[in-house]
Amino acid sequence: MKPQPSSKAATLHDVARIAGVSLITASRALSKPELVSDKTIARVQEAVAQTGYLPNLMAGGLKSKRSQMVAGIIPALSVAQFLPTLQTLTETLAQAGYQLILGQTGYDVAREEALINTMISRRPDGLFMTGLVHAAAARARLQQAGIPVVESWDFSAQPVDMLVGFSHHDVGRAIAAFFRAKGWQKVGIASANDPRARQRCEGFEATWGQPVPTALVPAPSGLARGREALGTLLAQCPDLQAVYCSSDQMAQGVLVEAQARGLRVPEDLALCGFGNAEFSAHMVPALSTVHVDGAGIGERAAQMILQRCAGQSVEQPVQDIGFSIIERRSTERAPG
Amino acid sequence: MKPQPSSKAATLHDVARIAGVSLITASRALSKPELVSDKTIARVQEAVAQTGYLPNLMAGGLKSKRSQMVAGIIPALSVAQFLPTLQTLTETLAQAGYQLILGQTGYDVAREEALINTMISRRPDGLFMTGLVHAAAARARLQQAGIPVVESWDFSAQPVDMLVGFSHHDVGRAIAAFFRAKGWQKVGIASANDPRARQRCEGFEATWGQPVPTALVPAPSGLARGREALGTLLAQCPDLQAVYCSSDQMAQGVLVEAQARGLRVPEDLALCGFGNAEFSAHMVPALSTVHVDGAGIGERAAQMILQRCAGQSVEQPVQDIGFSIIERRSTERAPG
DNA sequence: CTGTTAGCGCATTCAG
DNA sequence: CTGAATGCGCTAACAG
Repeated sequence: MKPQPSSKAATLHDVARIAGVSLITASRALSKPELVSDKTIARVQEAVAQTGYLPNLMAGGLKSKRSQMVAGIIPALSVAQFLPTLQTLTETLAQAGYQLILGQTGYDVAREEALINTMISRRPDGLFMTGLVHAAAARARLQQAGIPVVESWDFSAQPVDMLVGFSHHDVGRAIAAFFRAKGWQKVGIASANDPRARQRCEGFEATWGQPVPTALVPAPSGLARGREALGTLLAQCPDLQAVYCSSDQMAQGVLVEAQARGLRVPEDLALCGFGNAEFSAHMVPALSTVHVDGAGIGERAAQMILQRCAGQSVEQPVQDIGFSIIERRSTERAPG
Repeated sequence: MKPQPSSKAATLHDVARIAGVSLITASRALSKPELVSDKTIARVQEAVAQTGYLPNLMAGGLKSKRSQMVAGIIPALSVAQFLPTLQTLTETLAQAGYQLILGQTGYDVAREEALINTMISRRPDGLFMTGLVHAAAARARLQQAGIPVVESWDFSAQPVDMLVGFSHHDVGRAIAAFFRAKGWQKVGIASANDPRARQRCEGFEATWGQPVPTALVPAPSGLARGREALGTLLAQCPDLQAVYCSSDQMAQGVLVEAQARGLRVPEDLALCGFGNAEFSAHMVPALSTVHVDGAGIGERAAQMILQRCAGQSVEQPVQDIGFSIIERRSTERAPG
């Protein structure tokens, strides 16, 4: 009934003393109960309840070399694209008793490198990256640190360690092929200016075979940037028939701007986004887009890291998770 | 030129040996250089570069009782509302050398409590909560842990420690007063079913003075839920004049559904959201909404935690950051 | 099943 | 300005 004996946090030492057992027995009763008799476990748990003991994971980790933390590095929290991945990653790791430490690079390679060093200083049991590790020094550090690393949302022939992603270049090519199959001649690109979005642009142009009018806007791209971008594109090419947008949020903006200018979608202008956001299927017209299983990336990455932490090897350390074009109303008939 | 002498990570011990100084001198050269001669610092840094040494923050933290980590607890990463707060919090803390450990409650009080215990086990130097701490046991634990705690995005007369937020009840009242001043009679609510959104509903009804048709949808609310909710509301009240939505994302859905049904906004139906999302000002019509300085919450929370960590006291440990209704086109004239 | 011994890597006393 | 000793809280080895 009375509160904790002192103002300081109880240690395992206190628990052991109150339970009348040795330190290590108390430790085992809590973390490896199968090695301890039920009676002892009960007494230890009684002492834990009495003292309000919570283990100090820093101390445990120092000795056991397992921090039960995973570092997660993203460009910025405001990039909606990665949220399902991060949410699933965090949840799956949490179920296994691991927490995520978050770091944001702001798409800056120098910050990415500094962040990786900071993270390694915490001795995480694994590291998750959205995108690839860009700095060579950071790659070397990670390899030397010997922890499981998952790069994601991109593809590389030489990953640092493991990878779950797909080729953005291929996405661009697929969209261009899709546009071409529709018979459209005058097409444009409204894209954020981040490395992966640029790869999609390059893929698009590679398949398209000639330069494509492109409006590049700063990342992260949103509705406002989409409106702006359509303005830019129409100034370059007034008889535009179709636009590929580097995010569904941006496509929403292009749609709004089109409607504001009296252009009908898809009759006058067709639209394809990227990301298959929650809202895309419910827009009017419903938005054609590229689906990527973001939650799946988070889930697989978590599993890969957890397997490695459990000492198992991962069968497929490099997974191409693919993508698919989802055709909806916004590209339903060839305009013009 | 040759790589690290062994496959194991270098320790400060190695650095000290190579630099030809004692352990503690190497430690000071890195963390308190003002106490060490420049010559010694240079030699230590040389050794650091040579070994690729990265400090082990777990070990340092164990001794110094400072983990340089802050725990951040949110309902779910997918709640867009909190992203600016989290982004600013993470950045501001990172500038001061602190990292955020993330935990998601899923709006579940039991998970919240378990999560707080897990977090305390990591001995964070501070804890940030979106919302209030609900479980009494968790409040007690946090108070006993003695770390700075900031609750946010809500208001309470008895915060655990510090708080940056505002009254959701007052938001609801303000919107109801705003709607009343417009002269509208038939109004409805499209709201997510989370605790804070419900408080806004209650505030709205309290000021409105009579029951208000309400469509509650599961949190987090998005565009699809908004469409669904407007359907529900129109079924109850076909001559609806105005709708308050618990998020701008949901308001987007209500707008889409209204347009799909041939209702003009605001001529036939006025709309007010909550959150002042990045896109709201750029919709057509521009969306009236409630602005809350989410980034400001993150910034202030970080400052409060950092001040406490620096041993200073915080002048205003409880800050009402307020809110403001932003009138845009979607509520511009009284319909009907 | 339980206990003893010995550190994990570093920073905080105290001394010079 | 530099150093030697001590221990943060816990767990991996080994013993019994």
